[in-house]
Amino acid sequence: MVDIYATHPRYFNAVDCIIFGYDIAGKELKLLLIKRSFEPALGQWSLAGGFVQEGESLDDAACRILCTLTGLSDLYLEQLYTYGETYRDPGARVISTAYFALIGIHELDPEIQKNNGAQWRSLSNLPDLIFDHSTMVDRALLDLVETARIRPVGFELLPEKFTLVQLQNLYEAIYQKPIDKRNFRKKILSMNLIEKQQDKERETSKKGAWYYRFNEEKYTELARNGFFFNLAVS
Amino acid sequence: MVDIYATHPRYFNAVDCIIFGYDIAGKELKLLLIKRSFEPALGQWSLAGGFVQEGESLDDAACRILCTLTGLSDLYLEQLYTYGETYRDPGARVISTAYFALIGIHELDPEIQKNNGAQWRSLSNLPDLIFDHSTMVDRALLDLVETARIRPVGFELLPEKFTLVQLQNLYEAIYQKPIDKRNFRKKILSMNLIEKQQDKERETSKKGAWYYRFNEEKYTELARNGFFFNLAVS
DNA sequence: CAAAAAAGTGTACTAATTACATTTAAAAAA
DNA sequence: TTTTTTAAATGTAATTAGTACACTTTTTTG
Repeated sequence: MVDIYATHPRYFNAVDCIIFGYDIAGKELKLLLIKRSFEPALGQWSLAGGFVQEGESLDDAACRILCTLTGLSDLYLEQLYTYGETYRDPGARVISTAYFALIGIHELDPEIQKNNGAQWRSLSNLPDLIFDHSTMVDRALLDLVETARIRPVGFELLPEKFTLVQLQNLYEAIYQKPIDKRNFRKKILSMNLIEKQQDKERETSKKGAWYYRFNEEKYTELARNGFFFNLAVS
Repeated sequence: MVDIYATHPRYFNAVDCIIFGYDIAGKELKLLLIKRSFEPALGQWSLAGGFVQEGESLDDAACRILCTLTGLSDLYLEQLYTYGETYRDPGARVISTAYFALIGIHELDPEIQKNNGAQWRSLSNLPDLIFDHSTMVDRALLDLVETARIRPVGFELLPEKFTLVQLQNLYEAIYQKPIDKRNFRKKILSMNLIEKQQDKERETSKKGAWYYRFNEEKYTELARNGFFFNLAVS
């Protein structure tokens, strides 16, 4: 019997993470980028990435890279797309699978960031990235807009307790357009997915704004019964 | 300088195609499957797949496999997901990228099918598939439902000229639920994407049904101006 | 010429979306 | 203590989109 495998070439496989965060004060989306400390492309900016190791699945690799960089686990992480152009990495043929992560900036230890050469960069002012990483970011952005509309992933970018104003600002940052305040509130509240807390956020306003909390169990329950999250707004 | 690549393992990379077709007469979706003529899993059913060759991108590989099998080019083909579990293929570590293809069954030469051990199989009655291919099919099906709703890909599964009844049957097959005839027609016609032809289809009815044709240029034009295809129906 | 079979058609009702301006609460300043 | 300032909170009317629903037309066949 012939070994059908042996006759075929093998390639390096990598994983790259597009890590989104949201700056509540600045009301803008951010990307966690790495200043490379190794060749090729030393000193240039790139996504957080790495090679898939022996005995490690693609998902495992993405998790490992994300955890190593952030020190966090249980983050929102989802496979996005696999980039397999032959010369996308000039150093060797590397097939890279991009993953899409959402994390709350506030959760991230600034120490760990520094140690890894990681930095939050505004989406509106990104540096050039190595290889095809800018393409990856473009695709991730399109995906973020779509996903945020049809699934309640926005909450991954906010602290557990957030105000309606903060939530609206986040969606305005994602959609890149203003949203009518009353319509937004009417819609999100009518879904019964977020619950008003007893306390208020008092940093940004004298009056203070009520905190809300996303009830994930409720969402799971509703989704099981045919509910579709949809936050398409004017 | 150290070669950072050399220290990492390499893997086989493959491509698998989930090829959907639509049987107009039987009003059901079909999958093009292969009866394997080689080890491992000789004699079992699988998706059309193959290894990514030297100097060939992932997209190229998917195209090649699809073209070889069908003798057709310019088909609807889109990357779906990459499967990277360590032991998904018992013979070796193979990372496989699944692609999603739509073709009109009528376009396919039955000769070529036979030569490749390919067969159209009803979605409602699929055989067991090797490895994780059933998982791939499940994901592709979910994707098909979603994509068909928000993009005009249904037409890829029909001949150039089709009747409104055929189009509705197709959507009923995709959504797996009945659609109101008048509402469906009102909606699809109001988009101004399909154009009534001068002739009728006369096989299935005494009265005959008007042929329509999808105008792709018109869709591109409208989409550029902010139009969103959406065929969500009761 | 009557029956059968499938294609084609319109309207009234309900739900969802949109546009839009004032009041409330609390702190800070006068 | 009163006034000013700042941001949060709130409701309604008009429009648009979605849904439910049944009969007529055309043509072939018996």
